[in-house]
Amino acid sequence: MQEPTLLLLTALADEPRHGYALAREVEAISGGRVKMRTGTLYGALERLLQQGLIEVHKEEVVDSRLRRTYTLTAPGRAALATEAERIAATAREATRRLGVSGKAATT
Amino acid sequence: MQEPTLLLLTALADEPRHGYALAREVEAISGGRVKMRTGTLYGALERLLQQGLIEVHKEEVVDSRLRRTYTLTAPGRAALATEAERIAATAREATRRLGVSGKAATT
DNA sequence: CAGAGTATGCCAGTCACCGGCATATACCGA
DNA sequence: TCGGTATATGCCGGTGACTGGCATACTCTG
Repeated sequence: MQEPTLLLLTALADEPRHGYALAREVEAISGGRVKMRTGTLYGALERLLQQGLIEVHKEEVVDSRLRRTYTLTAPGRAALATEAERIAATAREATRRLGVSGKAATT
Repeated sequence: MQEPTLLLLTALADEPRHGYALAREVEAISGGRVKMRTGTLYGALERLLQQGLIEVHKEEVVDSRLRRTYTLTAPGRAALATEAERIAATAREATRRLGVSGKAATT
């Protein structure tokens, strides 16, 4: 699972959101670094739906346009928790090694 | 930057290593989850060399076979530090949201 | 002598992501 | 009223990292 997908799940973690709102939320979470293209966004949503990590929360018509709201499933929450733990561990190990490797640090 | 590449840099963070040793180290760091294929490994090393994130530490002949040892460059260390910080932040946010979303948690 | 371990490297294929485009409505300023 | 921006969903071609498999070659063990 890559960063955009992870951010997408994260953006869904606190409350259900629809596609466009997710794109803005992902940008906000990442501090403006990750601007999800719609291709990535809807492609990823399709994939996550098929994987059962998210599901359609509700479909409503706003201003005569469809708005499809997504939410995390239980497996989705679990997957996100696992991923978060994993990358946190990786980050810790990287930081630790960077610190340890300062061979001449003592001098 | 994806996980395999990040793990590769992490495996180089404490001391110079050659290709095969890196593959084993990555597997160790990831707790056996990530088994780097040689295609990924040498492809990534090539890429990282071109990006200037790693460099050839030394080339020695052991048992009449070439052993090329790689090490992180200063930009490589910086990039790893930045990446580690970034994914740590992402992990924190995901964990926080998963916790917050327990709507009935307060009771 | 066969097989496993060490070690480097190439190649075809897959799949997530990128960048752009199309479509459609609402709202705001010129 | 016309154009631009924001909202909102969705498709399509291309890129590039990663996968899985293969080739090569030497050493050590059974």
